[in-house]
Amino acid sequence: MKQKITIKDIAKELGVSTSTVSKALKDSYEISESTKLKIKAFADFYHFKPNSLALKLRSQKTMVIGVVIPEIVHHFFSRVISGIEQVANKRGYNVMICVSNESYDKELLNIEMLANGSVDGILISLSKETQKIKDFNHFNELTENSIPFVLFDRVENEINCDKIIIDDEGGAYKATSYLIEKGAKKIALITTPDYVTVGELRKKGYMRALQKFGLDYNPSIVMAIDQNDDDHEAIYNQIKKLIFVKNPPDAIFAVNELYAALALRIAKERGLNVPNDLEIIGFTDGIISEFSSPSLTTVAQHGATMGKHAAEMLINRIEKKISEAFQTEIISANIMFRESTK
Amino acid sequence: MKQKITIKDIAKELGVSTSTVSKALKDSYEISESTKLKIKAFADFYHFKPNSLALKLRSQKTMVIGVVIPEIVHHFFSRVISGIEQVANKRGYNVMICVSNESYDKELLNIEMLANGSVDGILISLSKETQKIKDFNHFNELTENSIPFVLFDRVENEINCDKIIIDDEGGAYKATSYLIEKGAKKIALITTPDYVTVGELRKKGYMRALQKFGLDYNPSIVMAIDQNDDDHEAIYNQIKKLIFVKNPPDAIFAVNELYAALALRIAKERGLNVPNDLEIIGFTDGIISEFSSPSLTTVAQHGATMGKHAAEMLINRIEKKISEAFQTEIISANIMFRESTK
DNA sequence: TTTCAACACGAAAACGGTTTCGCAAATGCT
DNA sequence: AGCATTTGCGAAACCGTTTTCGTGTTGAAA
Repeated sequence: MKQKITIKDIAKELGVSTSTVSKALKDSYEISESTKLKIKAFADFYHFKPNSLALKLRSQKTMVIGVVIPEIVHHFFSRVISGIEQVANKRGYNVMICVSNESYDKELLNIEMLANGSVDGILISLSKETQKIKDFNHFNELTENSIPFVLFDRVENEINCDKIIIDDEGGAYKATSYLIEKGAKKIALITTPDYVTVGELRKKGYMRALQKFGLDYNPSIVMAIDQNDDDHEAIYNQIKKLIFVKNPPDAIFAVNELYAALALRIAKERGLNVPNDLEIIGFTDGIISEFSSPSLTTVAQHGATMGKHAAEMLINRIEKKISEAFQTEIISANIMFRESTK
Repeated sequence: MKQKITIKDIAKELGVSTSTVSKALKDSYEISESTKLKIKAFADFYHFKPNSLALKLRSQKTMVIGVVIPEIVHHFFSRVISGIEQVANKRGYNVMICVSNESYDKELLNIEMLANGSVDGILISLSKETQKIKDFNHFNELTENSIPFVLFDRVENEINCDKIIIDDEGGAYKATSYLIEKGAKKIALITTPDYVTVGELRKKGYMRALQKFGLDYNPSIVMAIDQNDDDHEAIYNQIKKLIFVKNPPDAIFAVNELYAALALRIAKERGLNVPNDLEIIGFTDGIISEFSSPSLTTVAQHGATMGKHAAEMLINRIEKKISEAFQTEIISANIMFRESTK
């Protein structure tokens, strides 16, 4: 139960001043070899490690970056975190994770907490509620306090900062076009409410593809799911309404893999053969898509890549390696072909 | 680009001392109402927030708990983190995540980093490599510096600290017994190498069940997978050797859901009907088990619960709410029945 | 013998707060 | 009026470190 040893203890014990100790440990030219040796030996013996809080206070740098995400038990977000963690570590930073649980209040609290000198910069993906009520004042506060932050995946144009997203619109366009080219005539869309930006963008891509190929947009086969992502039962019941009808669609594009997987289950229950009677493409290339049966064709969302780039952008800002205007980086989305499409 | 306002700025501006400001903001009885009002108004106006580093340095408390986990893109561990985050938040703590990537060196680095006054306590799940080489000196260091820590899930008896695990042995026993009771005669085990404690314990449970029901332990249908968890291909090829044989087993108990899901896929490829020709039970009740087809019966690992309890234990230690001897808490494991068993 | 640079180190300020203690002025009490 | 007690505030120490700016000693050059 030894108490942690400080520089003062060493100074007192060795009859020198704290400044001498500090300098000796940093191999300063000001200190004689003999004194250095003595001090270093003593410090080593007692496993001296400078108190990191003191260092941070002094240097005004925490070497920590904060991350605010809507959920953590989520394959995509955990991949993003993994990417963030990798580059943060490489560049000497640690990562502090906060979860908003899709709640505006929690997001606000987290950001205020992190902004109070706990971190050097923040990475944020907006909560659904924030996107719904469109209140972004907490970000102004960050800007005023000149705390660098970058938004990823769920971003918002109104907020003036660095952003990184994947090509949601383009990915959806590619997926829908592919379905059309393979002969689908009645392509359903399972999406989120429009206030979720990524949902809206993917819907746009879907619509653009329809238009390009001269198909009509049919609202009756477009379903916006407003349930919480972990209430599988409720989502299941919603989607059922789309598939358990007289003339079900012959293809489905779903804006995430959960919706796609549930649609797949329901299709099988309805006796439809996937992909022959019904093709399905999801979004977010995760573990569900890989292990469902048939496995799901998806638009890959490259979570780790996004996390890495976001962290790079943020750290570059923090270290002033970039001082130009804010950038928005778009990661292109490609299709992972599996068994749920022909 | 306003600079953050400090207590000194307020003091100077209002012609009082910093101590007066500090006390006024804390509603101290020492300060007159009028002065308090004036100071608070000023502070509010400039959005004064005390610098958290200064507070931490003074109080010698960071209100942060560190978490060292082997992987983050992992359903079980992300659930654990989620549980940790919930109770940490409730009790006013923040969470700092470090990933060891199953590497001893990285684990060591992370722990040393966290031990340097960055956090008030640490939650750890051992990396595979650490369990393999059995070097636990970094934990002695924590003890010497009296930094509270608790081990969860992947623990080690040699390390003297609080621990929390699920009933791996019991869960495996229940699962295996269930398979036997339903008539299985040739139950294969897909497990990890023995140095992974949870694998070893689950194997013990499996063996105890065999013994109880008078079945022989048959090493030829026990497979220890030594591949990295994200090399699905390699694991797939391993497991294939177990199933693509003349007389395949009639049941499989797998120590995690990845092995179970891959076994399921291979069984279907081999033309076996699950559960009629082959029953499968996995471990770790995750998203793969839920969405595979047929869905997988598993032993539920209750990640969130484990995270919550671990955080409670740690914070109680930190706040000295418990001062007794170290405890090991065991969370009981129950079976989630789904379609891969009869 | 004086002068000056180099050497080796210490004092003190700084980071941004909290907290103990002391002290003057105002008030209460007799 | 004289004494004790509040009241209201400031000085200073403190948390643990870094860093600037002296300063005393030594040795060598003039």
